[in-house]
Amino acid sequence: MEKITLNEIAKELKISISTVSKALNGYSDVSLLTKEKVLSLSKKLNFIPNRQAAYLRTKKTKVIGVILPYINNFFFSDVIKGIVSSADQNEYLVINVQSNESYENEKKLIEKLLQQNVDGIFISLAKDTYKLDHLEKVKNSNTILVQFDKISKLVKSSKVVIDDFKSAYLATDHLIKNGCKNIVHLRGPLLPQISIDRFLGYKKALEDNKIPFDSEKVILLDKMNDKEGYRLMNQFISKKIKFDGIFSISDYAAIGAVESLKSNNFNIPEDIKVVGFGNWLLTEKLTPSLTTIEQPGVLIGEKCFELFIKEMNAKSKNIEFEYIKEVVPAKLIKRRSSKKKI
Amino acid sequence: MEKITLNEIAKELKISISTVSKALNGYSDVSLLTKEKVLSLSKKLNFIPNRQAAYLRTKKTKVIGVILPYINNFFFSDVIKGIVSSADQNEYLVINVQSNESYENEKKLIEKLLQQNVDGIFISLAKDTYKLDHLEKVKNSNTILVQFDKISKLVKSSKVVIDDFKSAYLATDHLIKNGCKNIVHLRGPLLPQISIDRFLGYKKALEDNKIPFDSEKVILLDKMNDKEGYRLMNQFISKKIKFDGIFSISDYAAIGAVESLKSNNFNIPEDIKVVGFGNWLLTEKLTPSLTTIEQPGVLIGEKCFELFIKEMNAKSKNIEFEYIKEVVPAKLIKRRSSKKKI
DNA sequence: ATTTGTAACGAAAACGTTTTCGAATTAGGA
DNA sequence: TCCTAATTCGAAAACGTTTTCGTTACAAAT
Repeated sequence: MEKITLNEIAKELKISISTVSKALNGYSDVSLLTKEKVLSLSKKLNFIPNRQAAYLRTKKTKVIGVILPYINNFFFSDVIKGIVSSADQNEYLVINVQSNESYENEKKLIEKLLQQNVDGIFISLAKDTYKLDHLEKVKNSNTILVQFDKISKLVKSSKVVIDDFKSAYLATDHLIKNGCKNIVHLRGPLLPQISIDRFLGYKKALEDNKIPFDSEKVILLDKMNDKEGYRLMNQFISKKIKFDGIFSISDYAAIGAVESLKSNNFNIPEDIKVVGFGNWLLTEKLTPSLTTIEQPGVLIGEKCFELFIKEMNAKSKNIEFEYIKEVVPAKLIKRRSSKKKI
Repeated sequence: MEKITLNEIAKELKISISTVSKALNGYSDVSLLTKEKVLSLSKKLNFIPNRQAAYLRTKKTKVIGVILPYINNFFFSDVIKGIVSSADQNEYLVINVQSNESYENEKKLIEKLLQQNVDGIFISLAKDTYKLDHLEKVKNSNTILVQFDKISKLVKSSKVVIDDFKSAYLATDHLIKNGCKNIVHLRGPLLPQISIDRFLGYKKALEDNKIPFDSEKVILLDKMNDKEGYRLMNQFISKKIKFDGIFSISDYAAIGAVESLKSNNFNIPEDIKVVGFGNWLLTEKLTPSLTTIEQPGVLIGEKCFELFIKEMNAKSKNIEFEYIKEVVPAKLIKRRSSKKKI
């Protein structure tokens, strides 16, 4: 059961390896006759070209690597789908790895991906990533870097994000327009630009509507899940601070907050209106259905690949490439959890 | 910005490439002194070993490929997480691809993965896969094959599944014990063993409880989503057939069915009790919370990798390997949607 | 003094491609 | 018939490793 190589085909047809290779790769300096012979024999022998060997000459693996905090998160798995679909159409394969929100892991994984000579690395940074030497290493190794979602402004590369500031603004403004005057913000970790921008959007909406900002109404989430939302909301309620709306940086945390509200006998949306972030699957099936911000993961993944291919083409043609920052539009999904009284 | 290779290190230290390679790979026939020199210099020069070149000699890529119908499905993204986590711990990387439930895609993707010389391929078959030549090809190419979830009995390989028959039996029996006498079954496509087994489990539970089987109460789903569940349930209700319970092969379809029931003024669980399958995220947050069968995706992924590594070790030691079929235990998650009257 | 053993290293082949460049053959044109 | 041009092919180098096997040098043992 030995593997078939160009050599076997060449021997059988009594021609050279070079000619076989050319025939298979559509070179013009091989006659139609021999081309057909090669093609039919390689099919018959079930020849499988060896990508690693090809790499050694071409320096292209046709593989990209994707690093994200959690691989089975609703949003990220959508992003992966987008990347994998686009990659597939362009004859690329993709290696997925997860950082578990750790800078150290990120560093190790980048090392591994570089050893694999991937043609590009797509990354959404871990929440605690503060050093960026590992990203510089990617660029130094001449590998194309694309940042998405949790990006760093300090590293030059193509980027794909949603308009976090505007999204948060829309969400908060929507709550105000629907009658809220005291809006709690469940915010994300301090480092990521993403949670900063959302916080600033929230703040600006308050300001534009002449509602005073109150730092006591900003709750810092470390983990973005239901338990954390539930716990911190319970804690907040016990402080007896008056409030009538919640804008959460995450759907999952919002759901936890809603559970807390319910168990404290608040009615939603009558007493408290809630807006989440992400438009996760089944949030529209909840009672009440959850108003939220759409985060189009699949689209984001596709855009990442698009920018990668653009840079790749520029690189192969040796022309200058201007980094692109793609901002996908923010969209508010209005549902029952924030409905105005009628 | 040339890439550092063994050659550069060797030249700088005035030793041979062989010695450098040995030093980096922990061979014993290199003195402690030179080993240290090599290690420190390779760190200083930021040497990145080239996996493709290494492959050419070792015939190991330390990469595995995973093929599944949809990459962003809740269950599958959990499986991926399990695989990627285990792989990471064992210094492997994983390439994820999706078949979109198509045999033709599966075939193409296997081809691509074989070209990449992955050390193993894990697959959950597409619902319309009827030919199995592509799986045989994997085995012929001496690549380790692991099947999970939607497997084929006809292809010999290690396998990881949950006990579908028992799960369905448990679900159906639970409905009966809670008072249901006329149970509708939303079943999956005809081909996959998985939907056959669940159907048989349903049937057996009826039989053991002396409830006559009625083929009119079996509804065939083509797509397993809410819209399909909603549509087919509406259709069924219009037939005016008496029923008091539903066992769905999928949570998502069950949710659609529940919506249909609600809009037809049925109360759940009072009039109709419902059990889903999968324990998807947020199914416990629905109203009513959904009784379902746990499908431990992460665990399944981990088991897949475990079996792969076992076979890999056996192979490298040239010892016979007995294929293993791992059946992870079925578990019923009781929630409100199937609650007995009290 | 001779043999034996051991530690440390290097030469070189091999893995399977791609691609350049020159050679050979053929056809065409004068 | 001869020259030129086009067509088709092959030799060979190169990519960056791993690993076998041989060589050298020196210590230890007899």
